[in-house]
Amino acid sequence: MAKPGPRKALRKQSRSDSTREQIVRAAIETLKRDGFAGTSARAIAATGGFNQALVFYHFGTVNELLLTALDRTSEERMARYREVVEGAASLGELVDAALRIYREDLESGHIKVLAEVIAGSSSVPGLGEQIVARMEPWVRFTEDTFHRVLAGSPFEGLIPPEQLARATVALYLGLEIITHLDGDRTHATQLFETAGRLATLVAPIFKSVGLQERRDS
Amino acid sequence: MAKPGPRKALRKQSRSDSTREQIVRAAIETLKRDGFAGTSARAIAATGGFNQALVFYHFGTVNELLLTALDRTSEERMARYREVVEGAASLGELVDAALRIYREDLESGHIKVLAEVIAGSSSVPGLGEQIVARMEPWVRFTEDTFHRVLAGSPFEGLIPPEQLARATVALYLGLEIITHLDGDRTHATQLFETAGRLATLVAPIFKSVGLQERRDS
DNA sequence: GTCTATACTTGGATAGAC
DNA sequence: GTCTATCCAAGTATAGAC
Repeated sequence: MAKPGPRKALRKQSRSDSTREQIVRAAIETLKRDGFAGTSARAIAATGGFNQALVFYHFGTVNELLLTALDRTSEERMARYREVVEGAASLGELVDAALRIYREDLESGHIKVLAEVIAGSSSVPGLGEQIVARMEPWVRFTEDTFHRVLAGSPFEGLIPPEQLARATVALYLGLEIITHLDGDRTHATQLFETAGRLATLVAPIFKSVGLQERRDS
Repeated sequence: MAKPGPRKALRKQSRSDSTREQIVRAAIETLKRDGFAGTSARAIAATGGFNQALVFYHFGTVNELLLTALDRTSEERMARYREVVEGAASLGELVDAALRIYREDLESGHIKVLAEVIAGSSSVPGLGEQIVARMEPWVRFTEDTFHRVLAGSPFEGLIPPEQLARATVALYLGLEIITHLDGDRTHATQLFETAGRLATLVAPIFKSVGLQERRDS
């Protein structure tokens, strides 16, 4: 059962040019370009310009590598979400922030990576659960944001923030997947615009969102 | 370029036990059970108990068969959507109908088929567009429904039904995909329950939905 | 840690007998 | 229209030299 390769805990360097790093980056790039089905050990190696056998030496299996790749982009995007959303002071700005994130996610290819891993999840037992686990921080983050927005409004206590958050994440995922399917982002963009208009209309019902910045971790 | 196999237009029978039919059903079953990656011509043939070469004789390529399979389930589900939604007379009943459809879609495996084909779409050029095209009828159907619901309410002219419909379809797709990922439908079910409660609250703003049954096709 | 070479497996697709 | 047999390409994974 025990896989070969270096243990994560024992690694000395986490320099960005370590071989592991190169492999993870090549995996992400290949996922974006060729999709889950096209992301074989050989293809990843070709992308990164290293030997195919290294994938197995460092990660044991291709799937393990792909999960690591998903971790990587998820972390990076989460940091960005916090940054953008915490800068939003009003409901309208929040919708603007969401649009900005939507576009960035699309362009950075992050959602493509997510979608591809979701795509492949049915052929790999246990992968589905791990993907959901990685989406959970987004749910909690969105929930916190809605909690702030709803506080003091007539809707407080009427709409559970967690459910609103889960719906938002699902809507977001669905939108990105559909956009990514036909490559046409006009529908989604129009949606955000309408949401923006509605937000300014209902804004008086809500207090200003403010940036409740976290001072600690 | 010209593929072998019988031309669709020339087929005499569309009996449910024709070979084509058997193959399509076996493809759907295999997609549900093994996912896109596991749905090879050999696997489909094993599921249906026929010869692998028949897939290529009748459909030319595996992808062509999968598209046909998607067509099949899409048509079947669309018929069911009409049936259930047209029986809903109030906003609350509409939400109930949506919950019922959600559960049926999940259990029938239809969304699994859709999700799997979406999953594989990045490895097959042009597949994405064809999937989107097959979702378009759902958008129009949802749009019609919202049109009826919004008519006469204060929101008419404020919320474009088409955008609401696209958002709904995206939300629905996202919900099914996430549910399907972790196999836990409690979150989604709770969401529908909350939506139901909110619907009864806001119902007075809307007129009764009624069944505006179509008498023609 | 990295490379070459290779064993093994699965899958798409076709030829040709029936 | 269906079957057997087969070719060929691509992928995972490992052994072993360096």
